[in-house]
Formats: sequence, structure tokens, C-alpha cells
Amino acid sequence: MGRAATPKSESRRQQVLDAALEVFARDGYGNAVVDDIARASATSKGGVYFHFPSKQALFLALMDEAGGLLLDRVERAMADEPNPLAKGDAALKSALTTFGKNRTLARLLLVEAVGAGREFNAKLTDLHAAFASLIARYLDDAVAAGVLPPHDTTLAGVAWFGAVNQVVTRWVLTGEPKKLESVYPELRALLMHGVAGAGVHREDAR
Amino acid sequence: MGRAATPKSESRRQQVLDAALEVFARDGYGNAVVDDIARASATSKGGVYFHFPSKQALFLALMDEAGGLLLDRVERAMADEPNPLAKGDAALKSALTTFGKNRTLARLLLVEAVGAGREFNAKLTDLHAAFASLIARYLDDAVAAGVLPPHDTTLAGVAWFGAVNQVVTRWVLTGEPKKLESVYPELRALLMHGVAGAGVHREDAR
Amino acid sequence: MGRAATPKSESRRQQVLDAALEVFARDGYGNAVVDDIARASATSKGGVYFHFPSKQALFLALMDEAGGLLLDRVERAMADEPNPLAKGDAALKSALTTFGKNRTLARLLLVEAVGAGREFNAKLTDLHAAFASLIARYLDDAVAAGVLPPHDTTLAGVAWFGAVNQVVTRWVLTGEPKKLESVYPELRALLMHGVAGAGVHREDAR
Amino acid sequence: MGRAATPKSESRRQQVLDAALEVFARDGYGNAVVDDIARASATSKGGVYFHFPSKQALFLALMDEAGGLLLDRVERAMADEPNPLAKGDAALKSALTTFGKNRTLARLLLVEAVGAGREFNAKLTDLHAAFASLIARYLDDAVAAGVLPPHDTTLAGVAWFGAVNQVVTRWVLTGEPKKLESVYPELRALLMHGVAGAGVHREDAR
DNA sequence: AATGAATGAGCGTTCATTCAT
DNA sequence: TATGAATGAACGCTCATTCAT
Repeated sequence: MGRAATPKSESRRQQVLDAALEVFARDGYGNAVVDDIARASATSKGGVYFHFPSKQALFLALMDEAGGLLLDRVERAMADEPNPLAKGDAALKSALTTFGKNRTLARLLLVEAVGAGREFNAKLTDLHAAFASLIARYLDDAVAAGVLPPHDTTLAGVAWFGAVNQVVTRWVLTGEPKKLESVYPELRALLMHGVAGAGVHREDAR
Repeated sequence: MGRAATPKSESRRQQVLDAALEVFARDGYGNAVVDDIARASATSKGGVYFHFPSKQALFLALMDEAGGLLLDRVERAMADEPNPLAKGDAALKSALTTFGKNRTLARLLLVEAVGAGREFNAKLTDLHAAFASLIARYLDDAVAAGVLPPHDTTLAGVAWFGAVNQVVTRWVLTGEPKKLESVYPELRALLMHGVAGAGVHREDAR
Repeated sequence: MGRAATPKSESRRQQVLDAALEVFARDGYGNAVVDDIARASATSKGGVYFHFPSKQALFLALMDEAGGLLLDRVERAMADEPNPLAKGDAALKSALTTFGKNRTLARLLLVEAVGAGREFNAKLTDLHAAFASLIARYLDDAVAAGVLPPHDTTLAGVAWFGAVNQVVTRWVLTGEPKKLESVYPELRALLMHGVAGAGVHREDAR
Repeated sequence: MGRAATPKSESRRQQVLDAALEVFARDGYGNAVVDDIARASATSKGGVYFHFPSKQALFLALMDEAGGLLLDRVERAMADEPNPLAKGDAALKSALTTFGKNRTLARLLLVEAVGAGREFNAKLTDLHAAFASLIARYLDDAVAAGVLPPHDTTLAGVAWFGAVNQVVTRWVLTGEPKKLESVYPELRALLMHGVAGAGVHREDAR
């Protein structure tokens, strides 16, 4: 479903993108070297520059792709669920699963993209906002449906996003927990009921 | 209250540190130029290198100082409060206030230190862990005191830290909300009771 | 006589090598500046570094080239002569002639390469050893052929090499004698018969 | 016998000189760092500069001292012998012995001083000339005394010096032979009678 | 005499980007 | 489209030298 682009040029571009993901995630934006990306994509430096006007543009494109892919997965997962609460669960679970299967992606988005430079702040902010507002919209729906009490959903969106973010970042940087998805039940409970109500509503264990 | 021990060289070192904070926060680690730091500290490049062996070491020292200062503030604020719940409130409030008064510090710690390079991951991880475990310890105490139900306090520490982190990061990057401290009540409620119980327990406004 | 294999890049590399010889011999290794070499080879600094990984590697390559060239000349001259004694004469004469025509080369090999740094000692030692053992081999042959009495040919090789070395070095540093090759007859007599037998065997004058 | 100078200042100066010998011989002129010399002489950088106006002057002074010391030893050894031939033997023996006991000195004079830079060529030339002409003078005397046939004593002085030089240099760079002095008999024979007459006049073995 | 903090010119090296082929 | 040699601005770091104390 939908890989209709030019068989050669498009795949070349994708090769570069894939290689760039690898290299940027490995070395960070600043330390990554265009030559490395060229080598890793079995092209030449000129080849890279044919498909992308600059190192910066390449990184930006990568953020777009990676962020879009993740957003897509989460939205698709939510779309598959009927009721509000289930949607939230699905979103959280799919985010953890996607990252859990792709540490490189996680590192790029949550670590390397952050301090990469002023030039990337706008895109980073957009990404953060996209996720936060996805969550906020879901919370709004849930409030509208009467399954959640009214509250500042914008702030909650940001905070939730940050909470998940940090759990994943810790996993990226320290390798803990071994299986990222394993935090799902506890994290879900925490997001829903905070620490105060944590005990009551927990329906599962590790 | 006693800072008589730093006649000249120590103050020089501090000058450099201060200038470095400014420059690193403004330009990011990678784009920051040692010459700029020298100029900003009214020294020469050689002066900077007399006090710090390398740009990297300078940044590391800065992370230490900034992280320590923040941790100190928060811990001091907690120490001033008697009961567990109040300690938590004080911690949250002092973190928001400290960052709110010092956007430069916030940018350094939450943005620029992140993608700065593999060399800094260890220190960054340590910082994250220090905060997360400070929170976890507090939660443990609260659980022991019976004011909070038992739960995975480690995970909660990480998630809380992430939530606050993200709210501050958003403020650093977008300027919203105008007054960082204004999120305190809502954020507190969210951390305590999650989104499900959010409506009920709110006891205050802006 | 066949140098068709070096279309562009190879000639560039050679340009750099030539310029480096000039600059290193003029300024010495330590004082030579890569920018100067770049300028002298009508390239850019990056161009130099494209062909050689470092200043050090460039100097090493130069030692190889210069040493190889000299050794080649001497060996070729020896090969052209039939009997042992004539070979020796030819070797001495060709060494003096080659250096005499190329003071730059002489300076590089005999002066600048010497105190250039520990990194170059190995290569220098190799060069010295190559010459000394070339001489020693020749002496061995002459002994085997019965035209010279048996003696410690290794030491003689070293000593001979040093004697010639010093005569050339003196010429490099002081300009004396005007024509380096003019020392040939006296030097030859000296190497053959020492100072004691000097008077008898001398068949020529200055 | 003669250490009459100012007890403190003069010894300080000597300390610096000694340390400099060590450091220059270890690192070479270019790589040697004034701070190291200061540390090695248990002084401060300022202390070094109090006694010597510049790094260059320090090295020059060292060459003077080292060269003078060596020349002194050799001359003294010659003065102790009555007849010409014995003087020559004594000179060679004392040179080998002095270097053999002091590899640092040998390295400074024969290796590090050579490529150290144009600034040192004059002094180096002087040193070489001093030795060469010492030898030449001795040869002249021997010729005058009728124990050696007339020949180009200047050239012989240079060549002899170079031969000894090279033997010592090889020992400095490669460690061979184990005992430098052991080459004395063979080297003496070589210098006196060359390779042609070598067999006859040898009166000893290794 | 001695100290050591400070200076700043200088240099090796890197690497994004360009462009002739 | 692709290649890779070439460019040159930029930067981290070193270290001889100075000088206030």
C-alpha cells in the first residue's frame, strides 16, 4: 500500500535516509560526518548532496520521517479502538512498543534531536506539540464522553508526553528497563490516577 | 555567610563558568566557540584553558554546578517542610521557581546538555537519576507514612521528573506559559491524582 | 620512458610532495607550516590533507621518497660497474654527485630529518641502516673477491657512511667546499687507506 | 677543583641547565615544553626565564656547555699523552667513553641539536668545526712530526669526525653496540689505515 | 629572585559544501 | 545522477613569553 515512487531515485533517497538515521543516532548531529552517511548508504558524498541540499536539511527530513512514522503508528492504533479509554491505552502501548522495537529511532528523536542546535528547535517543538496535542485531543474526547472529569487537558498532554518521554529516554541511555513495554501497566495507572490513586485502580502486575 | 576563601583565581574560574553558561545556553555545546567564552568572561582563550583543560571539561563542570545548584535548592526546600505531602509540594514549587527565574540554567540542563554528545550521557544520566531518585525517596517516605498507597516509586520518580521536565522544556522552547510557576496547581493535581481523579481534588486556582 | 599512469590525482600528490620537500628543507619540520606547503603546491590546505593524512605522514612519505631516490641512484651506479673496487668508487661518486646537484634533498635527509622528533627516528634509522648495509655488502664482496682484507665490514659501513654524511652536511650548512664533488679523490683515498696510508696511494689532487 | 661561583644563584642556573638537558634530550627541542623544564628543575616558569632570556637561549647555552664539556674532556685526554699517535688514540677513546657514559649528552648533541632549526645551525656548525679542526690540528702535528704522511688534514678532520659521529648516533638511536667503547680498536684501525690496510695493522679483537 | 596566572599568536586538523567530469 | 577531488572557513588547543605580586 503506497510505495509508488520512482523505483530507483526514491529508493536511493530512502537509502540515504536510512543510513543517516543510523549515523546520526550513533554519533549525534554535530559529530556525524556526511562522508560516513555517504559510505553507509553506499553512495558518494555527492550522491547525498544530490538528494538533500544540506546536512541540516537531511536531519530535518529525518526528524519529519521519524516523527511522522511514530505519530502514524500511534494514530492508527487509536483508530482501531472504539471507546476513549481504550484509545488512550492503545496509544500508550503502541508508543512504547514502537520505541521498544527501534532504539535508534528513539535515540534520534528523544536524545540527538534535542541539543542539536537552534536550527532544529522549531521542528522539535512542532513534534512535541503534535504529540502533546494528540493526547490533549484524546483527553478532550474522553471528557466530552464523560469518562474523564474536566481538567487542563493541554497541560496534561504535555505532562503525559513528558512522562512517557522520560521513561523512554532513560531506557535509551541506560538500558533500563530491559523490556521497555513492561512498564506499560504501571505507567498507565500512574497517568490515569497519579500516585495518590495508584493503589486502587491497578489491575495488573509486572 | 562565608565566601571569603576565593580571592582571585577562584573568582576568575567562576567568571569563566558564568560566561560559559551564557554562551553554551545561547549557542549549544557544538556551536559554542571557546573564544566567545573567553571574551564573555573578559579573559583570553589561554585564560579559559588555564582553568579548564578542555571545552568538554568546562561543559561537564557546568553541568555539575548547575545540576548541583538545582538539586540543592530543591532539597533545601523539602527540608524546610515537616510532613511528606508538603515536602513534595515544596519540591515541585521550588523546581518550577528556580527554573522560572533562570531560563538559561533550564536551557542548559534540559536542552543543550541532551544531544551534546556521547561524552555527556553519563553525567546527564546521573543528573536524571539524582532527581528521579530524590522523588522516589520522597514517595517512599510518603508511602511509609501512610499518606500514599504503595506503588512502583522508581517508575513514578522517573515519570514525574519527565512530566516536570517537559513542562519546563516547553517553556524554554516556546515561552509558554508566560509564568512557568503558574502551572503549579494543575501540575500538582495531575501528578497526585492523574487525569482520572483530576477534577475532584483540585483545591486552588491561579 | 613511461610515466603514463598518473593522470591527475597522482600528479597532484607529487606536486604536494615536491612543495613539501622545498618547505621542509627551508624551514625544518617543526617550523614548516602546512599552509605554506599548500600554497607552494598551488593547492589548498584541504588538498594537502586529502592526499596525506597528516603533516607527519607527509614528512615520512618524503623521507621515503628522498631516501629511496638516493639509494636507487647509488645502486644503479654500482650496478653499472663490473669489479668491486670500481663499484665502490661509483657509489661514492654518485652519492656526492646526487647530493651536490640537490642541496635541498641533502638538507632534508641529513639535517632536517634528524632532530625532527622521536616519530621519525625509526625511519631515519632504517635509512641509515640501508646505506650502511649497502656499503657493508659491497665491502663483503670486495673481501670475498680478495681485493680487500677481511675486517668488520658492518662497522666500516657505518663509519664510511658517517664520513660521507658529515662531509655533505658540512657542505649543506657552510657551503664548503664550493663543489661538493671535488672532495671525491681525497675522500676516496681516506676511506680506502685511512690517514696513515694516505700519502702513498693518492693519484690525484684537488 | 673549581666550583667557585655564587652558591645559590649559580647552582640554580645549573639546575635549570641540567633539567633542560634531560628534557631537550627526551623530547627534542621543538616538543620540549618550558613548563617541563621548570618542573624538572624544581623551579617555576618564571624562574627559568630569570636565568635565561628565552627557550632558544637556553638550548644554545646547553649546546655550549655540552659541547664545551666534551671538547674539554677530549683535549685534556690528549694533553696527558706525549706523542702524536697516542694523543689521537686518547682522543678517540675519551670521546667514545664520554658519550658512552652519557647517552643523554650524545642525544642532545648528535640528534636533537641537528634539525632543531635554522637558529641553531651556526652553533652546530661551530661545534662541528671545533671538533674537526681539533682533529685536523692533531693530524697536522703528526704530519709535522713525521709519523703521518702529508694529506688534506681538514677533510680528514671532517671525515673522521663524521665517522665517529655516526657510530655514536647509531648507538643512540638503536642501542647498538651494547657497549659503545667496544668499537674503539676496530674504529681506530679504520681511521688510521682505511679498509684497504685494515687487516695488517689490527692489534686486537672484539 | 621567584611565582604562576594571564596573554594571544599560531597551527594542525576537520568537514560541509562545491563542481568538473 | 553520481563521483570524489578540491576548497577554505572555522575551531580547539598549545605554549613561549610577560608581568603584577
